[in-house]
Amino acid sequence: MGTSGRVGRPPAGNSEETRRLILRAARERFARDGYRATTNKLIAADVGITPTAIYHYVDSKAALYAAVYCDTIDRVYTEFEQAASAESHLLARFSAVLRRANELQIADPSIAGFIVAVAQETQRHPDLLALLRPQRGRHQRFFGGLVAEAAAAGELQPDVDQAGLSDLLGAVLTGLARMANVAGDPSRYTAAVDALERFFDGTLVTTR
Amino acid sequence: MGTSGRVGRPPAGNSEETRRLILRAARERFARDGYRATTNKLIAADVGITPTAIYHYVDSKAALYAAVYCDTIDRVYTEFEQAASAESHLLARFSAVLRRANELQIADPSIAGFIVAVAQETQRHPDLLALLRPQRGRHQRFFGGLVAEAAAAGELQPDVDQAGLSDLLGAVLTGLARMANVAGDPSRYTAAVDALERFFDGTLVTTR
Amino acid sequence: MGTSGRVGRPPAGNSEETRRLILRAARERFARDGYRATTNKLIAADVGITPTAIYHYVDSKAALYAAVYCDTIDRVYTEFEQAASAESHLLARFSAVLRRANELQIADPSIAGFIVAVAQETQRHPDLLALLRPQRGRHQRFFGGLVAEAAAAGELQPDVDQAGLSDLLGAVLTGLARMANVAGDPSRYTAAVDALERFFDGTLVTTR
Amino acid sequence: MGTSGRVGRPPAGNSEETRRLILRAARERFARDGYRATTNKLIAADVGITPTAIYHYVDSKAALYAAVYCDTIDRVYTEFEQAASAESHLLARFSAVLRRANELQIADPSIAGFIVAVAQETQRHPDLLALLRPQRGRHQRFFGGLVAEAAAAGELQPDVDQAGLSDLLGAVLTGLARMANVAGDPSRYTAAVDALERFFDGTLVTTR
DNA sequence: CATGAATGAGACTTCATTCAT
DNA sequence: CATGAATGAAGTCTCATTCAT
Repeated sequence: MGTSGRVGRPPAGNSEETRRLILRAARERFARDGYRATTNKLIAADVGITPTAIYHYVDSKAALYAAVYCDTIDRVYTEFEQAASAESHLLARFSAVLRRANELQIADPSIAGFIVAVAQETQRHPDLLALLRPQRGRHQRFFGGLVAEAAAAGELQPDVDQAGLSDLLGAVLTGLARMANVAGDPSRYTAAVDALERFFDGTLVTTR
Repeated sequence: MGTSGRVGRPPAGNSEETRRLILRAARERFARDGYRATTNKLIAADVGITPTAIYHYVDSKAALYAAVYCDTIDRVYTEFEQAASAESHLLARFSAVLRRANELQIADPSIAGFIVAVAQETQRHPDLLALLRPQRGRHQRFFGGLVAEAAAAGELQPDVDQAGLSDLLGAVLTGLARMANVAGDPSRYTAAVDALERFFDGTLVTTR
Repeated sequence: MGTSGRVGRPPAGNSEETRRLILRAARERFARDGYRATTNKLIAADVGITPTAIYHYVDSKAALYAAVYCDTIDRVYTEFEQAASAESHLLARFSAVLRRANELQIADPSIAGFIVAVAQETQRHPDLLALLRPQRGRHQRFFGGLVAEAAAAGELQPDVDQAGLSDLLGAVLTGLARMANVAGDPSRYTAAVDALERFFDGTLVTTR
Repeated sequence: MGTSGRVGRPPAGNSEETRRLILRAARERFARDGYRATTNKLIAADVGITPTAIYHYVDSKAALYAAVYCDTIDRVYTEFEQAASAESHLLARFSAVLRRANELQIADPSIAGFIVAVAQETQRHPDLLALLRPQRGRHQRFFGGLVAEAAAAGELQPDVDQAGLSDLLGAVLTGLARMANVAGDPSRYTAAVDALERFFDGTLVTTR
């Protein structure tokens, strides 16, 4: 396929960009179709190259997944950390993270779609796990840190199970991201976050 | 009748039970490995039959998925409706549903795993959608109903976006189920739900 | 590609024969073209089936090679042992083995071609080694036994290096088989064996 | 001149040496792994260049094989002729050739490995044949010559089949070389040749 | 002289599915 | 009701080779 129909090196030295294009296309496919259903052929078609060309940039499909993973996870949690650091209380921080997640999702829906799926994919294809080590655990580290800081600051009742709370926050974020992703409509995410914040404010339910 | 009753000739073969075994094995595989990675061969091996034998019970792999879907979704939302009907306020009902979901998950983890994945699978394999019609939308109907009833009962501030709230509740449930499923440890689900209820109670955070 | 152009089970239950046909075709290809250059497609074409059908009989190409190996090696050395047992002195036994090898080669040239190549193939594709264990070492055992018996019978000078002699006999057989195989003309094998026997007789060279 | 002499500008690049390195690496790979399994990438890695660079020295993989062939065959048979010319009787000449072959094998095992495999490789990849013409037949010419000279000198009984004897000598040499190559242990070659010479001497077997 | 990007052909293998038994 | 033989489509990956730089 290619662009000119002939073999050989293409006129322009677009190597670095091709790599970026491959990673992007791969993330979109992995997010939408899952690891298994994503084929090299589809990714290559998205980029406008031959399936074999992918092997100049990564060693295997699994390595491609890993490359996308490292790229993405780093970017997302860096953004989350930034968003959280702008606030000082747990709920406000969590709200800020939810909003930042929404912005990311609007900017590139495949980011959330990819991350939400990572846990399942690694469960289904354990051979991926080995390649993901570097960034593994960052999710838990982030929410665990958020809760631990709140506890240290005396924001939480002393008998609160911090692990449970950390899991809860993570689950709410993931659940919302998943919902928006499946719905394909970011405005539903926004509306759900609004409802959540009204709950935080106490302006959601009339009686308790 | 025929299975529990005593009148008449009992079925020669174990046809009906084989069907149940196939559906169960399929749900477990679909939940754990996903639609694509689940093969007829694996399901058949779990049941102790040949892959071809599956075609006596369903027309295709997609139809098998649909059969599992209808079975499962009906069971789950029937349970949810039952759990909700035992309470009278929104948050209490939601709590009851969360707890019932946990019981289901403990009883058979593949139920939650399967349901959590449905939305993604249908996105990834649109040909499944047609077969899922009958029960489609039951999720939204359930949570929409919950919120609508609360609104009708005056439990909610009048300007609350009901759709957003409904999405939020669904997302929290799904996020928690997903987390527990991935973790493979139901106790983390329980702990997270505990944290959520303390939040409802107002005994989670010290300041608001 | 099949015989009728349609999928499904063929009319006749020729399973066992198909298996034999596959093994035979595989041996011929492995002997003529080598392990690497032999493709499932070629073997299947020889048999008149689809490449995929091969996987009903063996698990992989390597397993197919192993199956051919066990089949063939057993047959050959059984014949050799039989031929040797009909004589009582080392050189006569060796001659008998050479003649029997020639008969085998005429009956089915792929037998010799395959065996001659085994050592190189296993060197080149070490993953084959594991599958070949059962019959491995039969070559050395056979020639070692021949020499040991001659020594025990006092046929050899006491200071003869038995291992060296055993290697020599094996090498001569293999060298001859290889030559005939490459030449594709069994009569050259016969002529060379004739020369060798004249040498044994002392009627080859005039002076020594 | 240019490489050993001191006059004139030394070649800027190391072109000629790179060529030699490529041929050497190729011979080793061809000998060990066979034509098919030897890849340009492996050869290039051995030399420390890129696969593409090989195409500056040869036109194709097949041409590379041919180049190695001509190089090697010429060297070997030149040595053999030299060794043979130092003796005057057939068996002594053959012994000398066997010993010289052993020396070559010790000096560079890939030489024997390559040559032993040539016949099979050309059978398997007939497209190589065309490229090998120049030196083709040198093997037969050499052993044919050896036998013809012995016959002319009256060393052989007049009714001996010269072609058969020539094939026999070639087969013994090849069989031994192959054995040593597969065993990876030149001492076994030596021991086998010792046994052969004791046979020539009449000091191997006690009775005939 | 050498590299890096890219290609097309083809290899092995898996899978859902079908048909005769 | 169930099996076993077989198929065609498709997927991942390797390789020799080419062209522009």
